[in-house]
Amino acid sequence: MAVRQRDPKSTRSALLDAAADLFAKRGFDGTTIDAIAKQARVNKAMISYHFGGKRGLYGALLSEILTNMAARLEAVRAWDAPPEQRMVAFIAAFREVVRVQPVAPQIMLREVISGGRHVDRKILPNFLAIFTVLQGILEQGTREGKFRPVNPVLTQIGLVGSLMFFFATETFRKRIVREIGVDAGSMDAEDYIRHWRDMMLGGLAVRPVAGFPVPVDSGPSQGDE
Amino acid sequence: MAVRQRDPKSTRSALLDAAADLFAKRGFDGTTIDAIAKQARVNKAMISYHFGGKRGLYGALLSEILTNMAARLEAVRAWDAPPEQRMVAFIAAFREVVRVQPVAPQIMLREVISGGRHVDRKILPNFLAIFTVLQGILEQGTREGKFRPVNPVLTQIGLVGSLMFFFATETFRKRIVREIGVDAGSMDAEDYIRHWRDMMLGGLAVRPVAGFPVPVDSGPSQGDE
DNA sequence: GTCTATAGGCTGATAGAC
DNA sequence: GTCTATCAGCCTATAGAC
Repeated sequence: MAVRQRDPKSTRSALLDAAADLFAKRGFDGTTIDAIAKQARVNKAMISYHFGGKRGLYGALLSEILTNMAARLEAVRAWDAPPEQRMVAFIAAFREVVRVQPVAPQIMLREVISGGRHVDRKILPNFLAIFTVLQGILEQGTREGKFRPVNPVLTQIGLVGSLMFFFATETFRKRIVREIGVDAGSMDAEDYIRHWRDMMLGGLAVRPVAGFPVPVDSGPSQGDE
Repeated sequence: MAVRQRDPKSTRSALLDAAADLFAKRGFDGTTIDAIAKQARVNKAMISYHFGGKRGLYGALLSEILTNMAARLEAVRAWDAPPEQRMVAFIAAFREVVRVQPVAPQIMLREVISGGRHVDRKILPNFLAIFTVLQGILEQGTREGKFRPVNPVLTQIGLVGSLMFFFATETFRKRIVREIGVDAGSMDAEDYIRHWRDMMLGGLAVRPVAGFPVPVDSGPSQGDE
């Protein structure tokens, strides 16, 4: 039993790792400091010592995730390139963040659903960066005549939403495949990224496309209620 | 003080309403039965009496939401129409559910992030219906040559994800507008629906479009890490 | 920096009167 | 069906020894 002692640095990071995993799976309120400490193989009093309590630990984790993502996206913002390529780079950057921190989408989604209750004013701009970068790319594309004129805010919300949703729901999708036994075909992350890259570029293409006359709604008859 | 008494039916529905609101905002673990009872103006012992406890109340709510959504989508599934129109109807049906139950996206998203921990086997198929209906529409479109051949599962995940995200994050988006003061332009639900209808139809249009040579990735230089 | 022991508050549930 | 009173369990946090 050689591996018994810890250096202080690893205590901090062990706690952050365990917290990331558990907060992602069960949310802030569903996670106990006991569970975190146990999973980190650390005494639970260490949470207060190093982070000032459960809330402090969560804040440190959230800040780390948002800072990391904002940094990656900043590179895309600063990149001087055609809008199509910058959009592809945006998607790739998002994917890269998830590769490094697989729990990021769950935690960010939970946070955003809760109205950003734990998001400190100081890191709110980092959160916003996720959206403004893409917005700038869309505006560039429209300005340069490469994209049809679209509402950049609505576009941005949808793309970020679909990306977050995919990565945040992996566990549930696996459960469905397991329990229902539907073969869902490929749900590989790289395929998903490529697929939505193409969908976005197609959806943003300057009209008229080969495609559709904008269809009339109506829909199936269904009694109001 | 005439309005003091209740009939039993209204106690049940008052509890369901309060539970919907609070579970949506704060999640299952973040909501106390005290808070629910107080908001419903009902004695908290009634939760055990009518629903067998907190978990039972949540289950009843979740079941109600999923049943409602599955019913609406079933009409779209059964509708015999061209795939473009059926997809538009799918989106409209989703929007209609949200109009009737604005909390549905938050609750469903939370559930799905948690891996479906509270989703009973009995209602799991209802959950799945949300995805299979769209999948059928996409397959129809590809079969009929109206859509380009796409992976229906990936397409479906992205569309449902972007819809859920939009409606589940309204509170947070409003906070950002308020605190940062960015004028986000129109974030109206009907605009969003129309926008993504067009994006989907464009993204699914049979190639080649006017548009892009599929761009090469690369992206901005950024040190690995 | 780490651990043990314990305080003190809150939570979900229910027994029993009406 | 409804309400009051109550309880046992769990949770976060920390004082104090090492």
